[in-house]
Amino acid sequence: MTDRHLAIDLPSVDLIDAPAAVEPVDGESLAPAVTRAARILDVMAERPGEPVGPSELARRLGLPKSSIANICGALADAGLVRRIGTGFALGRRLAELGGAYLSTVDQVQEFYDASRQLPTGSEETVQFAVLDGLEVTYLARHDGRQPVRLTSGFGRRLPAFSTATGKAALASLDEAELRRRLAGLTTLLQPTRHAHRTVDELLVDLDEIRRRGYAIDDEETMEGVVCYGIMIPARQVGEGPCAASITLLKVRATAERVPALVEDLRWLAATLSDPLRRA
Amino acid sequence: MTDRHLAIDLPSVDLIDAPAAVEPVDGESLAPAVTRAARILDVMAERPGEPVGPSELARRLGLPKSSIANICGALADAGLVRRIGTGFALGRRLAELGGAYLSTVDQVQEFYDASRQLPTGSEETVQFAVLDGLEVTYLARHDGRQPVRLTSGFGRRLPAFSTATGKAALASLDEAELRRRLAGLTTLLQPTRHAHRTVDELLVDLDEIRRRGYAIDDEETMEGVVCYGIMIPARQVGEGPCAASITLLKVRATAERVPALVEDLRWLAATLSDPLRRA
DNA sequence: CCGTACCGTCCAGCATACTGAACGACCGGC
DNA sequence: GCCGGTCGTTCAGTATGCTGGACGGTACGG
Repeated sequence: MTDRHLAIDLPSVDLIDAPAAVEPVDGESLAPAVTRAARILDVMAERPGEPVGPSELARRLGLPKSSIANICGALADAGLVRRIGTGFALGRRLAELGGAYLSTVDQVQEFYDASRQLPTGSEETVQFAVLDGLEVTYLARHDGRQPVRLTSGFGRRLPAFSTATGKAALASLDEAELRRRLAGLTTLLQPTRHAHRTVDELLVDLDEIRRRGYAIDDEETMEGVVCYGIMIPARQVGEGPCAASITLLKVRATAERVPALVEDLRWLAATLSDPLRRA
Repeated sequence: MTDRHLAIDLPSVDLIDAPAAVEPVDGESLAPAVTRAARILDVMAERPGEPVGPSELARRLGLPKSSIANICGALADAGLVRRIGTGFALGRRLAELGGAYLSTVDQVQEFYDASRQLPTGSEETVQFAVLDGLEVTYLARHDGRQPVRLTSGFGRRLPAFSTATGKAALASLDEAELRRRLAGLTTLLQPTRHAHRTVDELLVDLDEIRRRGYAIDDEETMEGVVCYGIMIPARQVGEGPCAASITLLKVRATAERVPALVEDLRWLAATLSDPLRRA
């Protein structure tokens, strides 16, 4: 099975050119233990599975070792974290809570339905994501029948400016909002050599996307993989714009196939936008 | 689309006959704020989407209102919770963390591969779950092509003694462990009238399962829906036994189809047990 | 229109949870 | 086999975060 499937492992975090500061000190006024717990989970999420001990956590977070140990103990009791030997890693309860959250996003449920019935029946991998700042979070994925599979399902964060979903969502922002999010940013970290390197390049691309109606990620996230994305207005209250995308190997993305892919995307966008559609 | 799909909404939590005590007081010695935060998340997970305010949380948890407000503020800053008006609900970061956790469970990744290639190509809905105490948590699901869809994906918890996955996993426990988990339990809450009502009934069923090699949930979880489950030994260190199941409408589960379903299950179990198989 | 009841937020005093250093165990290396 | 380094755990003192009451706003019902 696995030999028939090419597993594509997307590059990991830290793709955004962090503006220097390594987070010196900030909002630790209210319930600091909770804020610290969240930061502990963040560290564990960087390399899930790898257990981390109190000492390493204390070093990376700049916090007292015993405080970390206390918090980890509480997290373990709650199931949010599990003990591996003497260290800690993300726990199963997070999957339960994450699933509970996803069940509240109507568009995710509808996406699963819709992605199995694309009008052209193209059966490529299709994903659903939401924009958050300058990153996109993937909330759902439907694997096609192609012997190519993206590793890891939902929950992954990728930079918005190098993904089809991210660019499609960014292009839907108004000028002021876009400028606000890009403030202080000049150069962009490049996941691959095809990705935009400057904000100006990105802005030109966003203009094209607005004209064209959909976004293209031409090996910007990963060599050999292309992605077509379209914006989907968020229906949930506080959420940013969403997007759907179709992912396929570049060798399969011939010019004659693009119209069908775009048709699928347009249909997905229309379907997931319809406020009358309720599960 | 939705009209072509029958959405099955499984019954919700609280199916286990709680042994009286509503959790009077317990481990709140280490980092109480973290423990409280976890309990807040638990409350929100009961009815995801429905925002809850500090007052209601304080009432249900028996904690001071202002403490709750502080913790919720910290949770919101971390993205684990999102503000809806003046209340709070589960936040997107939980989906990211949950996805990170799931990516650490090798068997989940392999399940997604394997479930698309069942030997008989039966294309029914198949799920993967792990036993935890007397409940099972569903970690992955592959929807078949049938116009029947279970609502909500992974992360759902259901009682072990009324589900095919749960019973298959329970049957793999040794006598002592089983007795320990069932200690103090006599009657079982029945999700449907077909479910076992007493521990003795359950034990008889578990014996049959051990002889037969797979478990049957004959409308015990939901009227009109049957489920076949098989145990899969956990490969991860601290985890309990796992199980896979095939779900289908009772009207489709004719006697002549059962052998094929069982063959699929056996193949799944063999595939996901093989320690050589690595993503 | 007004009263009431409830909610979410704010603030100061006190109890409590956090800190930091010391302990014992473990591992790896000169 | 000895020793330096690192780890996770423990414990008492103190600074810190939690508590409960009061405040202003809102929605509902009279």
